[in-house]
Amino acid sequence: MPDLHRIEALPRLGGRSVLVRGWVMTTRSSGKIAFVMLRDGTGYLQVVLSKKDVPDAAWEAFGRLTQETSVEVTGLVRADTRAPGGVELTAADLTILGPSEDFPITPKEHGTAFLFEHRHLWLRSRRQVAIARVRHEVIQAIRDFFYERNFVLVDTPILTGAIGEAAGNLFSTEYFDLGTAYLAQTGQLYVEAAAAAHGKVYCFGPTFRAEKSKTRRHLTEFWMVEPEVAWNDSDDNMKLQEEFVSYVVARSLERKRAELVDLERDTTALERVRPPFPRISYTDAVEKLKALGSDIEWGRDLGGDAETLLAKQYDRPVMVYNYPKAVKAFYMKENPADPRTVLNNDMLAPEGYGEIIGGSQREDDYDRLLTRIREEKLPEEAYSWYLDLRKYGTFVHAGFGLGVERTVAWICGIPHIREAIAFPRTLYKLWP
RNA sequence: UCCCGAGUAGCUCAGCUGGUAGAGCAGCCGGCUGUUAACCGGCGGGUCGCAGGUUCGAGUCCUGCCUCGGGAGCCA
Repeated sequence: MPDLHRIEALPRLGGRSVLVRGWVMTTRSSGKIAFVMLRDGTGYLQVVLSKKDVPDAAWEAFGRLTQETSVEVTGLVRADTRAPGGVELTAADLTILGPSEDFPITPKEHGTAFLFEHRHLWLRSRRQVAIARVRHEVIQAIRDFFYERNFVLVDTPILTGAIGEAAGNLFSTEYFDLGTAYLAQTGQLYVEAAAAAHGKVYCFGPTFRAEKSKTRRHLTEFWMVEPEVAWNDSDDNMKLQEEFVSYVVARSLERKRAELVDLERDTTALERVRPPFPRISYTDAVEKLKALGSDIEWGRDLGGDAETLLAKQYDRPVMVYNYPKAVKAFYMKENPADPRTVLNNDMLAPEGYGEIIGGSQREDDYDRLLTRIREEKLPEEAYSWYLDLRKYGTFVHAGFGLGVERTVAWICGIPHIREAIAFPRTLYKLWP
C-alpha cells in the first residue's frame, strides 16, 4: 500500500501513488464515473472513481458513501484543470472506515440556532475551518509580537476574591471555607503588579462576564490579551496598540490569505491597517458625532450606534481618548490638563466591529487611587495589595486589553462574534 | 430587566380577507463516463411551539405561557 499523505502535500506529489484518509463532503456520479469531495483537515481533494478501473468492492462502497463518512483512498495524484484546486486523485481503491448516517448539516442553508446546536459538527465545514485557522494565526501573532519585544508572559488567576469592578456582573462559585470566589473578568490588576517585577508583561487567557448581553459583539466567556508596561504613558500606550494591531493584521494577511479569500473577505480594507491610526479626543468625537446627527451628549459613554457612526468616518481603526472620568473605571489616571477626564483610550475597529481595545494609563498616586476606590464604594480591604503597588516605588504605567474574538470577527469579516470561537458561551448557550 | 421579531416535514421556508398541509434540499429507489451545492424520473415524510378561547370550521383571529433570534444597558 502507498504511503499516507495529507491533502496539503499532494500538489507536490503529481504522478505518485498515495494513500489519503479523510471525510466525504459530497458525492456525484454519472453512472460509470463518480466523484468524491474529500477533506482531511489540511485541504480539499476531488477523488475520481471509474467503474472499470476500481475493484467491485470499491465501486459498491462508493454507493454507500454519505456525507462525513470517513474513508481511505489509494490512487494516482494528477493535475487536472477540471478539479477544484487543480489537483485530483484517480482512485485505485476506496474503503469505508467509518459510516455516517444522516449528518445533520447538509450543503444547503441552515439557521444559526440549528448550527450552534450542532457546533461540534459545524466545526468541520469549510467556512468554520477557515475562521478557526485565522484565529489560530491571530493568537500566534499576538504571542510572537510580545515575545519579539521582550514582554514576559504572566498568567493571572481565573479564580479571584472580590476584585475588579462591581461584583454584580461576575460569575461566582463557592470556594472552600473562604466564601465566594469570582471568575476573572480581567487580569489587569495582576499584570500591574507583575509590571513592577518585569517592566513589560502581558497576560492572555479566558475572561468571564455575567452580563446578560444578547448582541453579536458579546460572549460570556471570551479571550483577552492584556499587556502592561512600566513607564509608558497614555501616548506610548496608543502607539503600542497601533503597532500591535497592525502586526496582527499583517500576519493574518501574510499567512492566512487563502482562508480570508475562502471567507470572501475584502482584504484591501485590511491592507490599509498600518500606523499611524487616527486619534480623536472624546470631546472632539462628541462634537463630530453631533455634527453627524447623533444625539450624544458630553458625559455619556459612546453607545454602539455612536461607535459605528464614528468608526465609519475612517478607513482604519480609530482611537478615541480621554473619556469622562464618571463613565470609566476607578483605576484610570486623571487627566492633569482636564480633571473631568481620564487618560484612557478605546480602539474602534472599522466596518462596525466596535471596540476591540480598551486601555488606559493607570492612577499611580496612592492618595488619589484610594479616594477613587472610596468614591466607587469598593471594598477597600480587597484592594490593599493593589494600593501597595503605589506605596513601594510607584511608577507611571499603562496597558490595554484586546478582545480576541472581536478582533478575529473583524479580520474575517464575519457578522457574529460567536463564530470566532470554537465553542461559544452566551446567555443561552452552555452546550455543546 | 426592557423593546422588536420568529416558532409549519430532518433542514430552509411559503401558506392571501378563516374553508380538508405545500415547495426546495436532505433520505430511499432507478438513470447517466467529467461532475463542480451535478442533473433527470419516482417514493416516503406533519401533535402547524404549548395551553385555553372565538367560530359550523383555526396554521391563519384573541389571551396567556414557553423557546429562540436581534437590539438597548454593560463591556473586549
